[in-house]
Amino acid sequence: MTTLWERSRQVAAQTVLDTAVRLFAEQGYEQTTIAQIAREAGISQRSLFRYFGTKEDLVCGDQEALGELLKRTVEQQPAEMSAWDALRAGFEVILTANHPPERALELSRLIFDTPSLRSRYIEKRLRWQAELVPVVRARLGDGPGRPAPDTQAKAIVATVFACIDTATELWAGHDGRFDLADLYDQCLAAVRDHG
Amino acid sequence: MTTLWERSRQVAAQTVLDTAVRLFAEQGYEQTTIAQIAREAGISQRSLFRYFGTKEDLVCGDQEALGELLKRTVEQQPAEMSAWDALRAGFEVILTANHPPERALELSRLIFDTPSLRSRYIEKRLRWQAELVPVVRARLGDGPGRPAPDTQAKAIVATVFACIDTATELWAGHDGRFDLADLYDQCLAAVRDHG
DNA sequence: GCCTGCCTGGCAGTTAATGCCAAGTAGGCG
DNA sequence: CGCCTACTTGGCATTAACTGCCAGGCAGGC
Repeated sequence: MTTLWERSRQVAAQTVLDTAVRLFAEQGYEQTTIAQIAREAGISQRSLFRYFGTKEDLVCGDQEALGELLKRTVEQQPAEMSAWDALRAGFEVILTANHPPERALELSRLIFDTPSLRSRYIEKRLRWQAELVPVVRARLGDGPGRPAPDTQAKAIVATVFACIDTATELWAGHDGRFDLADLYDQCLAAVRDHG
Repeated sequence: MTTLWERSRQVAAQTVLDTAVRLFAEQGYEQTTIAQIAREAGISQRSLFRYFGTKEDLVCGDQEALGELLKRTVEQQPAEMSAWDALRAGFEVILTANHPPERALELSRLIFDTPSLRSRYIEKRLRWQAELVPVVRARLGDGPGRPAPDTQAKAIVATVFACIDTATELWAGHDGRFDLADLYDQCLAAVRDHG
């Protein structure tokens, strides 16, 4: 354990993060420059870029770790559980592992209101999707398999994320007044329940 | 008709576009600079940015117009048609109105192989989605309305686009050997058919 | 044939991001 | 305790995507 180094690195990163989120909320994402964040956080621009590879990572940087967690969670659901239910379980875990709701709401609003951020966020999510496809594929009955199993798996994963996205947007739009998991269930029901 | 101006503008834009797509295909998107495109197309960098606001617009710039067409098409489907079928009809029209298949394939490959392009592309489509929500909402039976109608409409639209996206990815990945509309139907079936 | 108006190109400047190098500091070792 | 090594930091220069500004040119109306 390279204790002091790791620790001060952690502290510095958190300071930068707090500064950045505060400034973004105050003046908007585009209007806030890296130079300003670095100045107010008491760090050089160069080091800031070493902590966070890009400006966008300041907002949606911790998504990588969540992706790993999501994949593992879905994998570990009981084998008899359907792909849909396994994915839902994964989603649920992500929810609890995320930021405290207060901050999650702030970040969500920022992301949904800032095109470049939203784009980057989507990009990260696409990587999750790609990783989940084989996991979901393994869970599909090889039975009738009318659509090629890969097509099926890709479509299911894409739809689940579309519903997560829609639910999150609604949640952020209503200032977190509704339950995110409930909204997700409503979205999925709207898609899958015929009639 | 501001004939000569409009016309030469059109020609110049097309030249730039062809040059850009060729270079992107040859060396990749990230490796191609605006300076190079401008040089080879015989235009100043400054003017290139006047034609296409951003580098990404060189690839997915003509999406705006298609969005309008999509919305109008969905609106004009017979009133008794379900939201799903109306959206499918819109998708079908888009397919025929798009680039010739050869170029569409090339562009699709470029987009799906370049993360930043793909996310930007999805972001543009999100604007279509927002415009389609009220249209789809009007088509939903006000009946039981268990999920709030807006939630329902958003979820349906998001899912349809997720399936379009998945189908396009598969189509581009298989070099256009399958029919895009067929792939779309398979994706939607994978999502909506229980079993 | 001139005048007006739009368009173009060049130039400078901003911002995000990357590479390089010198300087500082933690932690191990004699 | 003092040195050495490893790692980190910060400054400098550079690139690439944009943007604003201004001068000059060319189409189209009079």
